[in-house]
Amino acid sequence: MQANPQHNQLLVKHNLKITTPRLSVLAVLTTREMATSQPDLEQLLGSKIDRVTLYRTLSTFEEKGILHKVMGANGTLNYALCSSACTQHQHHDQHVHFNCTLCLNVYCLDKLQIPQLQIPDGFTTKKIDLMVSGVCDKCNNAYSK
Amino acid sequence: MQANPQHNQLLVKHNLKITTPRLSVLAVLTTREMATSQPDLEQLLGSKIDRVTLYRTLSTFEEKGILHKVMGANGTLNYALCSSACTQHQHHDQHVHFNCTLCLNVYCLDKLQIPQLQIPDGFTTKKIDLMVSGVCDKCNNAYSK
DNA sequence: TTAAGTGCAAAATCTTTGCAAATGT
DNA sequence: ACATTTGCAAAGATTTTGCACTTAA
Repeated sequence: MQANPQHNQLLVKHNLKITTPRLSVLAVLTTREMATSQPDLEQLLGSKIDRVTLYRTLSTFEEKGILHKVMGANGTLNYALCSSACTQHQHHDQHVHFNCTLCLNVYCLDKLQIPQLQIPDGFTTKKIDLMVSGVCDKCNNAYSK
Repeated sequence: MQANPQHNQLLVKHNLKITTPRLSVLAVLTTREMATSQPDLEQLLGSKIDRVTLYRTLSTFEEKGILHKVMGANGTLNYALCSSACTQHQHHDQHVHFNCTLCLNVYCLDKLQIPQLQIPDGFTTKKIDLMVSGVCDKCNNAYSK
């Protein structure tokens, strides 16, 4: 596994050992700029990593705040690296995603700011996730041609 | 099963036959004012309904737009009846939920309006789901006492 | 009457657990 | 060297499928 200083650093920061499977997962996730489902990850990683190790890696990464889960429209779980802002202090508290109902891809739209909401009295807000579903630009283009 | 005209009407409107299992599911879901997980539903329904029938009922209801899925923080799927607005034309296109990280309940905050969002060019929006996580009023009270 | 819906059994999937071997520090 | 992490096998859960029986219209 070729060294990627960023990834090594990321693992060290979270008191995780630098291992091949973990680096592979990070490598795949950074390549794709969207959230990836567990089955897709499994396929992308090929036989580089055991299925069980993948499960464990994903749950470790989630605990540590290295990645976050997103629920796709079809009910599949998708995983995405938290944005750089995320990994800094504790955890970025806002996530905006777009789920294309045609290609099923889940895009991270972390640039988008979630507007202020009027939460009912007595409720304390810690985290906000916003999922927009529809058709992504690629699929829109493909069909309008 | 005691007749609830509303429920019967709901089923008829969607070309579904009025059956005991379906009415039981509707009865339970209307009682609880929050989203309910499949395992919880199973427990609440007791032996009134086969597990397989529950799966099938839920997926039928979801297809027809009678209820919608919500993803809880812990990764469990929760089901909630769509608000009345929902069942009318086709499908209400905005859902706001609150997931308490202590009691794990998922509240439907369908009164809340989601502010306008600036979706990137080329993307078409069909549906917006917003999930707020934090601590609900009951749990807040319980701890502040 | 007859198409839709149910319930059981069994298959297929998905996820977790236990433990010995391998690996990173 | 020692604690962590991996990979395999197997257990446990969850979800789906097939099919005969039942039920609503």
